Amino acid sequence: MDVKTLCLGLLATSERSGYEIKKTLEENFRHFFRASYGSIYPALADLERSGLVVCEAVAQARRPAKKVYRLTDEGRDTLLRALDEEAPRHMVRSEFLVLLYFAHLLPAERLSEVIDHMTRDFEEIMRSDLETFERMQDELTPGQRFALGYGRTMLTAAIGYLRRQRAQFLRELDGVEEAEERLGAPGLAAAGD
Amino acid sequence: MDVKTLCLGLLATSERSGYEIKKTLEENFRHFFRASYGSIYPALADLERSGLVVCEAVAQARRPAKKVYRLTDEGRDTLLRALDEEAPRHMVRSEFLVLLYFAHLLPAERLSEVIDHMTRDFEEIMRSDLETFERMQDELTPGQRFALGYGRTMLTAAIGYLRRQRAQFLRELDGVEEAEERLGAPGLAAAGD
DNA sequence: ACCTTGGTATATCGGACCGATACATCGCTT
DNA sequence: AAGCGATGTATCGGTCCGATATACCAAGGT
Repeated sequence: MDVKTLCLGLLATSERSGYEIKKTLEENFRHFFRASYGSIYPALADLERSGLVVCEAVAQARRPAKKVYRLTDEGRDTLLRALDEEAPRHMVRSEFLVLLYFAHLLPAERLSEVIDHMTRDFEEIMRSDLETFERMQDELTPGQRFALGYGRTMLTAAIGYLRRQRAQFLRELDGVEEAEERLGAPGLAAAGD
Repeated sequence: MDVKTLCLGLLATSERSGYEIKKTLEENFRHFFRASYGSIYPALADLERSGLVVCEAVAQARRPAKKVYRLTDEGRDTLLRALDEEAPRHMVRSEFLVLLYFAHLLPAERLSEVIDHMTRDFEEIMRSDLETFERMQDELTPGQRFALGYGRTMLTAAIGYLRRQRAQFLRELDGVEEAEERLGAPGLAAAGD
């Protein structure tokens, strides 16, 4: 699923500008999808060129004009076909976990900082998420509730794991360090993967 | 964190070829990081060019020769600096959840198929994961246990959510459809986001 | 009066990365 | 002998990110 399909999907509900698409993404897609302006604007331009959306410039009082995009019939067909044919994938890319995987290369202080930072980030997302959810609860479709609920569940599980395992992990690290000292081991080396 | 840093990190434990790096990634980094040959081989070439790794061609009996890369002192310094300075991020990109967010555009049949497929995928990853974990348990560093444990926790939570919410979600979908029929609503339109 | 900050808005560019593809060697099965 | 699957290296087109540039306006500080 590329950014083009994503834009078509959002435009299926109501016409929007590129800026508004980004806003929706930030509010509702936070924990499962992201797209930058660097892909959204070119995507919209492409879609217009191929006739899947039409664009209208809209002047506004007290702020810059915007370009509002609307789905055409052909655009709707293309969207439905794409959503129907595609095998949707689910990917995680966590530099955080890579760093923890490489824990044997780093001082314990740095590691506990990283874990704490991650925990705080997750908690912050959780807060803003619950807020969004409560504000819009009634207008959400079942699918939107499902997707948002999935995010909340993952966030809860992640925060719980970090809280539970933090102390245990740091104790284990100490254990390894002491063992290495007793053996005169090199500190940064060793350990199979 | 780019693929170069990732390669340095893996080479810090033992020398490896590009192919072996990919193998390790597939076995141990499955649920939190991926990198393709299209980024690994150029990364290794770059690292060699800048003197962070050295390369040795190794002939093998009964299989093609490989190019084994080893970390230099400068490479190790660069790695430690990168891991120490970087603010690690955690990102999810789920076409699966986007598709469910767009559920109002799709037939219930397609949606239940997608949910089932996702559930099976997760269960399969879980299985191969537990296997890997049991096989290597003793050789794992605390950091590796932490990262792998995080993955298991997320997988468990995801599978649980999908199992619990599937039926409820499909019931809600039916409810919406019936309501729309009563109102003569257009089926594919409406619903704020 | 001036300046910074911050929200709204569009757009581009370099570079990182993916996915597909190509190619080569070997063992095993059909 | 043909084909498949594992081992192995490598490139290329295309997508996407992150940084950056530009512009308009309101609000608040100095």
